[in-house]
Amino acid sequence: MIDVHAVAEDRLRRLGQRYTAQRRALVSMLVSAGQPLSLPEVLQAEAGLKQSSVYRNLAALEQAGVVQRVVTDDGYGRYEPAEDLTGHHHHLVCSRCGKVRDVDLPGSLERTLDRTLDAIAGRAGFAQVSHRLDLVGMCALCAGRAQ
Amino acid sequence: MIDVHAVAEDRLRRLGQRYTAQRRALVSMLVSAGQPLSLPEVLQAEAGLKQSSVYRNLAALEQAGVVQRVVTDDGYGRYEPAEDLTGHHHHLVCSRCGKVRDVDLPGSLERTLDRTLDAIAGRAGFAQVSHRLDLVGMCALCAGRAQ
DNA sequence: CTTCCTGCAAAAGTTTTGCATTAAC
DNA sequence: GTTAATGCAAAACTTTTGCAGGAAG
Repeated sequence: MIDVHAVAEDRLRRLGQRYTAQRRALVSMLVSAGQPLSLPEVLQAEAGLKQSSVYRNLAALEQAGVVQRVVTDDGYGRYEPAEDLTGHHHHLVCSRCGKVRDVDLPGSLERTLDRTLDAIAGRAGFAQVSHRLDLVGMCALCAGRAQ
Repeated sequence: MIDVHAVAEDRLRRLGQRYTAQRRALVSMLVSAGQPLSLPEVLQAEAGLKQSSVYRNLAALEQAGVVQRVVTDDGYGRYEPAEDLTGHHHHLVCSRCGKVRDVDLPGSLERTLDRTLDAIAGRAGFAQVSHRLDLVGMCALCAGRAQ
């Protein structure tokens, strides 16, 4: 188990930035959430956080490679820990309410994907390729509320 | 080869809407683009288009199932023809300039994906699941301009 | 002639920024 | 003490909406 906070602090310091209490709190929140959080969710989760500071801190953490921004179609950007901190995974997105949930794929499928996608990207002249695979559907709750 | 305009007109009419010249132009543009276009790209591609009308028409076309909105992380939403009009495909996204390009996967991989993802989604209580797989990397142009 | 579409301007919603103050090193 | 982070308010940017005039059926 790696020490997320130690890594975060180190990566920020390399950029001349500080690992303040608020940044630590954000990292803790995102790690324990187990799913990407939108700004309103972050603000609601911890009272006293100020909108502009959260945006600035998430941007700083993203630049340092501690968190990454993921984009859904519910208007808000969402943030989650960087992949090398919590491992490669995918998202199950509800097309109705926008809720996102982390899921894993079988290792064999991941390997097949990686091999195939690398080849395709290479043919198109793309470098440093990663993939982003989301399952989009309707969650049980929204399916209940009819169409 | 299906007649995209006939399908578009039919789907709009079912909702009591009209297939106007502007909507036809938008559909033509998106079909021939071969990649999802952002609003600035649409406006630039054809002079005389008005921003609010384009947003409204794309929303109408989306509701009718003629086009779909895809989301990248360059700030703008992008639109492309609905999957049943141009076929299932994926996107190669440049993480630097935001450019998007359509790509296909081998049929065997698509089938494996579908089977596996259906099972995963079912376990999580999700219904009507489709997948969205993007390759994210750096395009040749951006790679040229150094890091 | 009724219903929908268009265009302008204004509003809404998310994210960014300027600036003065406070905290970290 | 110097540099960076914070909070407030204001701005920027994408998208949506109200309303009056015009086009389609």
